[in-house]
Amino acid sequence: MSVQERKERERAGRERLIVATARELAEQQGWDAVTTRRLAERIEYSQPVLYSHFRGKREIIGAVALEGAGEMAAAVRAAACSADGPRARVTALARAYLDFAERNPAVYDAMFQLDGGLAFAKEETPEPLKDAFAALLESLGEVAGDGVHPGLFTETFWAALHGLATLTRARRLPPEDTERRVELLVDRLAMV
Amino acid sequence: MSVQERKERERAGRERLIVATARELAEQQGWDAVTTRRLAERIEYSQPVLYSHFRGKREIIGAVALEGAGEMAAAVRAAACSADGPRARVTALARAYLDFAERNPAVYDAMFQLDGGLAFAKEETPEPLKDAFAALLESLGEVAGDGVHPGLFTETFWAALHGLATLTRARRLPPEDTERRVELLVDRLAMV
DNA sequence: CTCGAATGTCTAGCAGTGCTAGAATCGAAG
DNA sequence: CTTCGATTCTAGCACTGCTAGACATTCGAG
Repeated sequence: MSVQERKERERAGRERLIVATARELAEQQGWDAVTTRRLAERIEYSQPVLYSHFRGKREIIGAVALEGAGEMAAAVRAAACSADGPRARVTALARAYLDFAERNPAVYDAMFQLDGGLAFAKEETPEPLKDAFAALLESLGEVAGDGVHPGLFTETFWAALHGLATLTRARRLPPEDTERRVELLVDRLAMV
Repeated sequence: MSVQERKERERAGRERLIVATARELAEQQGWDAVTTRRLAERIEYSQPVLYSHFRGKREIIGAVALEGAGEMAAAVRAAACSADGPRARVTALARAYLDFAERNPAVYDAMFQLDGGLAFAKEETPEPLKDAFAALLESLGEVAGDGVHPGLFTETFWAALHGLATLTRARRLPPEDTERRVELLVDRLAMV
């Protein structure tokens, strides 16, 4: 059955190629530029091939989102790990989060802005998404303060970061003072 | 020159009709359903008429955003006005903001999520947008705390609210605990 | 080695999008 | 009543996501 295995591998490889190409194209020219035709052309197949891997464009966005969630979790954990003490950890986490959003705007959009057909905050939520939230919880839970549920605190802190990330990138907030806003957020929200 | 004046009036009326219809359609079925054809059909004109009023769909979104900004400013001021003391004012403001976002999702999107071709946080920013921020600043500035710039504090608080609003509506956050998240935010961020 | 079947891929097309050139129509002034 | 300019519409472009059905390629049985 080695033949089937080979085909299986090739198929999986092509699927990765689709996701990687979609992500690349989205980062280069925005998600609007990721059309099925352009994507098909870049992977050097015809459009219908995309639909033999994914139900549609939405699912491709979802796949990029999952990939991004894994990376974000890793980035957040790395930042938290490299800092000493709860306070420094939270600051590092916040910076890492915003940095990720700024460096991977298309991936960030796929995760939190666009509809990738994924379930959030539920049981059927895909593992990478749960894990990304868990990565935040690990560092933020310990500074929630007395009588405040760690999960609730994490959600709130996350929402604040998300607001900063999106409003800044949408040019609703001037980018210069980002660092000061982060400091304010950490100062006030985290119970050192 | 009464003829020209009448035409002028009719034109202005039709423009308001376009904006109102676009808003209505967006609230009913989402912005994706607001196509130039559907919009034209609803106002009982052909599509090119839209382009004699607006450069394109983007500008229509922008017009809805401006309309919404005025209403949001009013809602925020009304809430702040009906509360006694800085602390209660901030809580009322936060609730009013999230309430506006929840009740007018399409308008909220037009303001902060979509591209309406408007400038933000600049000199050429349209008056209604400046005023909406000013409405926030009026109540939030007084609880910024010592040594914290009121504008910066307002931006940060606003970003947190925006994060809650968008993540909740995009089903990234479970809607049940919104009230508790708001309390946490006000408790920690506002220097009573 | 040949040949039917199954798998995989592509061509061509649908109904929809935002937007616009040029034809048709309307209304006001002479 | 006619003329002419402003207004509105018809028809069309190039694009979108998506899919049916034709085509090619590869596989396994004889």
